[in-house]
Amino acid sequence: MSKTTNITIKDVAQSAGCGVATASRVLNNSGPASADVRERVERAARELGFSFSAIGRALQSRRSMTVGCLVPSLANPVFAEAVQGVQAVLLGSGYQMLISCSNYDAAADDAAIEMLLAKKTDALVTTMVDPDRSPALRLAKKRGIPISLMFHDPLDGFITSYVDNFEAAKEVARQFAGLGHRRTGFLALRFSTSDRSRNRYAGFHSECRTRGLPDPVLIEIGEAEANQPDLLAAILAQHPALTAIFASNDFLAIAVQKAARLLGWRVPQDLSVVGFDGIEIGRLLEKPLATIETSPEAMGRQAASSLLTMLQGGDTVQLPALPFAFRAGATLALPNPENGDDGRGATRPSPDLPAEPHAQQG
Amino acid sequence: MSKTTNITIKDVAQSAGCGVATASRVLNNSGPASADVRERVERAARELGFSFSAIGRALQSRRSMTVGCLVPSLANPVFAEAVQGVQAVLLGSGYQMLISCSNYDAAADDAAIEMLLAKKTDALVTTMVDPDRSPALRLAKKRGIPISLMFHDPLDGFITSYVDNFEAAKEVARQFAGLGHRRTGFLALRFSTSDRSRNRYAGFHSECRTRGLPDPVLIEIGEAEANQPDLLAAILAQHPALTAIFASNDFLAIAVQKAARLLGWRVPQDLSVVGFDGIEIGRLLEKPLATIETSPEAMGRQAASSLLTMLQGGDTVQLPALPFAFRAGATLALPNPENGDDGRGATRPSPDLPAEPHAQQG
DNA sequence: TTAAGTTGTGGAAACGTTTCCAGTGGCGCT
DNA sequence: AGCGCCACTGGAAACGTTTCCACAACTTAA
Repeated sequence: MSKTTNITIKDVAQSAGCGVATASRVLNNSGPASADVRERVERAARELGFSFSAIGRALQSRRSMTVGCLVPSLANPVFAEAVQGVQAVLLGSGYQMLISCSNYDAAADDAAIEMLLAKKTDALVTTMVDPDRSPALRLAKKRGIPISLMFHDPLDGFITSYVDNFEAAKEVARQFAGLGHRRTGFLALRFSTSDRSRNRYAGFHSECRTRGLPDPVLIEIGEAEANQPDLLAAILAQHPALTAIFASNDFLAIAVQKAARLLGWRVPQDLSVVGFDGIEIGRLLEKPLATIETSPEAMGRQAASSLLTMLQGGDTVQLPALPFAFRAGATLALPNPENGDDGRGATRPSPDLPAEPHAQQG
Repeated sequence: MSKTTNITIKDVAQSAGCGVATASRVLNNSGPASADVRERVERAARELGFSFSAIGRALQSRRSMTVGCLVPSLANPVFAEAVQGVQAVLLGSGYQMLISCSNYDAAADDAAIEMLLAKKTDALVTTMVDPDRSPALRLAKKRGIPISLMFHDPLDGFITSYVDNFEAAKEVARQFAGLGHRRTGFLALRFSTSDRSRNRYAGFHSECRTRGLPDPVLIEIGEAEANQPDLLAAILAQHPALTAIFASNDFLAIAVQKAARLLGWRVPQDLSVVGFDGIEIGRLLEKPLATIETSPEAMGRQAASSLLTMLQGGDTVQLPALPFAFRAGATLALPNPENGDDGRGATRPSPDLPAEPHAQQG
């Protein structure tokens, strides 16, 4: 019967008939050792099934080899993919990932960071409701812990991996305008707790202004409306004049189509819909979804890479925004002239849309 | 300037003018202390911004307050949701979650478990390629670490949270048979590394046999085919006689429809499609997806709950399988009599399907 | 008044590592 | 032979906690 209690390097040393210092040196290849003792230590370790305690190591070296990760939710594939990207980069580096979710709650955000700090994670990669206003995150920064944000626009003093939501939203406005849409709407879930949604709305709004179009209608909905098409349909019905809706994510864009169907509106003839994120499934739909294509996984990778270089002592600079691309689909078309009172007089643009990848400005 | 180095309980004790033992007792409320010294310690801790080092604690208490979690991939929403469930349960318990992904690789699985063991996680919740054959997992079990599996059918000596894939697949076969389908196929990705897929196929196959139907055709595809509809279409074209396909997950079911469209086959008239998992989006599609509805999040919750009771010393028993339900949709219909050479002679069943929730047998 | 508690306190050990340092012995020089 | 150098070795300190134990100073009961 092997002892149930964990075997430590002391046991190995004893079994090999040497001091712990020597055993440590052998097992880490961190110093000289005679072939004889080296052999004995290695055998002892093997026979006892020894493995280092990361805790003992962390205590002594003041490095836990752990990265803390905080995202709003893993139920959102966008964040899940980003975390997957982080994980992929970290995998070979020897770092492990401690993860936490805030469920879009700022207070939980702060508490989670505090937890991660207590665990002495060597670095932090997070997406928060409001990074600017988290005492714990500020503390982390003061302590000099490498921090890499995801999904957030550049923020004073933080490194971040992001897509330029403002620019991407402008592109959507351009697409709408190019087709002659005038009455547009912006549909968002959790608008208040998501700077991403807010930036998208801002960009969309700004470009509409620039083009002399009416301000887009901001339609905020809750979880209930997002999941129950009939509720969403009721809300949609309050805006019969709209000819195009920009949904702040693809899931919402699909829900809008369902709701429109319930109202007897045809997509895209009666209502054009464009999403955001570019989830894989959108491409496989009967009516492929027009959307802004992004890569959350690449975002996670970039964030993790930055973190690693910081951990290796190199100082990282803020990288430019990750690229996005407008993906053409079957949910976007000319506005129906019979629809509403605005579309009628609109100029008809050429029907072929540019759909090439769109690189960000540096 | 506050010192950049971490402040420890020793600093607090010194600043409060007492011993570390006293400081510890005060800060943990774990022993007597005079109101005077209590006040001084608390103030010192506050002013210095002290927070406990989880590492020091873990070393001394031999409990890391950390749970290790290993899943194949977070890019798969099913696993991401399960992890979210685990996280949700753990959140209030004081335990943190160390996460790792294997990318469906058995060797990586084992290595990851080893890592988690080195980090001295207090418990493990995992979904692996082959839990039965992982030395590291065996070691973990020998050490008496609480282990809770997810998505795996009951395994000797492991507690697991799961849906009865075999039974669920039988239900799909029943639905097909009830409508008169005879030539059926089972479409799977990563068949070899997923006991879930294999069990689903087994159940599907078994029920077809029971009903005297021809054996279903097993169609295994790779990543490439799953993501490129034209490739999948080419494969599908090799099986023109099939009137119904059971896809081992919803994503695949949607891809099949896309591929069928490319071939000019109509769903469900020419080809019925049923998926598995019950992802939310399936419900919102123009043609709502018929599927087996499950709740990965509930699975994660159950697994985490079991873990917690084990950690609290209670011994947990294997719980029954989680419920699933067949969700009717628009992708399932009678076989087209003009299609193939088998459907023609099939008996016509009553067209109204039972779609009520189906509880598992204990 | 003394014995027996009770309460408050801090020193020190232990947890599992790594690393500094001092010590040993062998070797090749002069 | 004497010297320094080198390879090798192990004791001990340190990392941040908690907890055992001993002790002091009271309070209470006889």
